[in-house]
Amino acid sequence: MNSKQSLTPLDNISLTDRVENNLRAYFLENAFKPGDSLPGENEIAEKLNVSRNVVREALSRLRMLGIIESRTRRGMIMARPDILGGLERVLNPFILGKDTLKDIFEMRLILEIGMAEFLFLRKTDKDIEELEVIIKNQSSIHEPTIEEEIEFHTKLYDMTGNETFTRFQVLLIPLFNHVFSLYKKNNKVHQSNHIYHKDLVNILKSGTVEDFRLAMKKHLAPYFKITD
Amino acid sequence: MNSKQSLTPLDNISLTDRVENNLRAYFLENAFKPGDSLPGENEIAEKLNVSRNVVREALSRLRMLGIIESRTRRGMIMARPDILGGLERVLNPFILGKDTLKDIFEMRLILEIGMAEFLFLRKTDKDIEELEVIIKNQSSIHEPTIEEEIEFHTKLYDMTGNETFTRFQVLLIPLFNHVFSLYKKNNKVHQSNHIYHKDLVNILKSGTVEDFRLAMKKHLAPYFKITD
DNA sequence: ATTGTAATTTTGTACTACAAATCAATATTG
DNA sequence: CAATATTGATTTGTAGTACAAAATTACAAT
Repeated sequence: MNSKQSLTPLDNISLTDRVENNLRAYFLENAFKPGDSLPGENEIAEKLNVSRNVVREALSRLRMLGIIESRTRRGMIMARPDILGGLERVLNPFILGKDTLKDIFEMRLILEIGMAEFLFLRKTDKDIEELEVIIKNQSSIHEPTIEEEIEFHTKLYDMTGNETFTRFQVLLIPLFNHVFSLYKKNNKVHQSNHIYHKDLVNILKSGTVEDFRLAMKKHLAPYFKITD
Repeated sequence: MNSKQSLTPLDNISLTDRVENNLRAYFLENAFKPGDSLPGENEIAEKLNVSRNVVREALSRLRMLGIIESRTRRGMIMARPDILGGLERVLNPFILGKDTLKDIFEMRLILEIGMAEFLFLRKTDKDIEELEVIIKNQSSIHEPTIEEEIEFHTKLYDMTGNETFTRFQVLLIPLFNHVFSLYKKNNKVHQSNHIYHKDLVNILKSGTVEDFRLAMKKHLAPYFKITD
């Protein structure tokens, strides 16, 4: 037997925590769908034998996540949550761990490589034209600014037609840049034989999915280099 | 001018919402880090000129996300949130929209293709051995069960050494299976020229990143077919 | 110097009260 | 009769009080 195990901190779980878990399980088990009406605060408090206060603190959490909505006198109804709402609220680089930030940094690279499939599946001539407008507006003299990088890459995500995917990436951008700027402070970023945005567009026009992934990998080489 | 715009619902934003936003902005602006101690509930209520009740409902949300922790008499301190905690709580297939579920389904495919880079970068002989044990335990007679699929693919995610990435995928699995099982009800899933887990392992042993991505794409072909 | 004890502070929970919103039912008016 | 106005009741949102539990601090005792 492991004596360290037996000294694990006792779960200091509050009534509010338990009510929250209880309610989420209740919603799932009963297969409640958006629009379904829910019992009132008083009824819940009575049924669970806790104060209305505790119930409201739990409901407040679910309201924040968009799982429920409530209006005066109308009672509460199930709602359709934004799947990324909870994520958005914790994206504060000062409180996330270094490991998590590194993980997020890598995830963005994985997404950029993996998206090629859907990019080629769904790209349209109009998309290509828009990409060309974007790179035309970006001076070829200097390195693209962060804003120009974001504009180009976000357009690529857009082209996959996957809104959640696009929004996910947009949320990760600030953390990604945070990690990269920390790195740049201490390291010289060197890129030879670089692939530029215009090269990526050319491959989108006349290359293959595999060509694109290889090119994207080269384009992202400075970032991949960090992950060692 | 667009008259529909002017009929947008008035923001029915509660005091609790405003206090929550206020606090998160406060934390970010002051670059609070995990462990930093925070003002007490009474002080916040007084400063913001709202009842302690409202403050507690807002704090309850932040506690759920793991942004803060509080213990009796000890006051509140900043904490290190689980970046996926908020996501986890809304992963209820009954309340997420069809579009979102489809997006999630596609995102998993993107991750599987995109992960190859880090898989090859970090795989070890021990990992390969473990993969071979997994496929050896899986009968080659029948199609892999969902559990067997999960076991194999989760091991692949593990091998990238990216814990957030692995956890993210584990969270998506139930939704992914939900979407796929809905599809299977109405459609015959046919797979010829299929790539099996053992083929993927062989490529991991002696192939290239590009070989692996192409193989994985074939392995996932039945799923890609859905996304049309 | 360590242990025990009491005072105090802060969060957790409960309860009451009331304003605002709105639903339901009834009354009023054209 | 139909449409509108009024009234009453109900439910959420906010405020405030009260007290238990926990833990910090200070002090007392051995």
